[in-house]
Amino acid sequence: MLSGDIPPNQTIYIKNLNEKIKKEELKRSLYCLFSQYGRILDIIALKTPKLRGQAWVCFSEVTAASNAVRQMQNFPFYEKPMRIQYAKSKSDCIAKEEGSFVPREKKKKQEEKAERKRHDESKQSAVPNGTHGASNGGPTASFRPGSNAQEAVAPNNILFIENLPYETTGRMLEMLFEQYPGFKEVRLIDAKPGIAFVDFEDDVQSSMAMQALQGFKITPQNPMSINFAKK
DNA sequence: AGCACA
Repeated sequence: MLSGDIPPNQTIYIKNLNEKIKKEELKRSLYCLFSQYGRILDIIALKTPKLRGQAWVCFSEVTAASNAVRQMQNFPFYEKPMRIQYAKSKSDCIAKEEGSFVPREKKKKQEEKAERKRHDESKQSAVPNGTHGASNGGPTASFRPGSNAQEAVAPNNILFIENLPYETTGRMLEMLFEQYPGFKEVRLIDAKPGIAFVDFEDDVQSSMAMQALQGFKITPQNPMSINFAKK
């Protein structure tokens, strides 16, 4: 029960973040780190006394959030292990996508009950958890099965590059990757053209480079596919 | 420790 009994949510709640990191940098780094699990809709981070050291990352799919909670649990990020849970409530950006967003005023916690009662009088009967109710013709989320179905590999300071054109040289890859902090070296595999390993000092830095260069085309036919190397 | 949407 370590992570509590919070039900799955598209948004993850992260705490124990390094409070010295500036908000904008923190968001950028979180984006780099977590976009490997799926499309990120929004990241919320506030530096108020009550909310510093915490952040919310909103994904377009619950499965992405689930993978992130598991894979990145205790990941050392700016020298502090991240503590990750599902968020306790639905993010505004998600509600907006579903068309169920109601701007909050001075509402308290009974908002849901009160609202539900009111709506139920004019609509149909109670939906147990209000999971789906948006029948207002709003844009429906389009599911893309398989687009994120890739096996999630645990973060690693070594990147595994695939789909390189055969003529790729080590020097070419160096020029691409050495611009990112923490770069150490490129290793081409003579016996296996088309793939390479790139070493970084740590997994945060490798994540940054991965995010930045994901899909980079050395030739138009060869968007590079970057993943963490398997241990 | 701390669950928001500047």
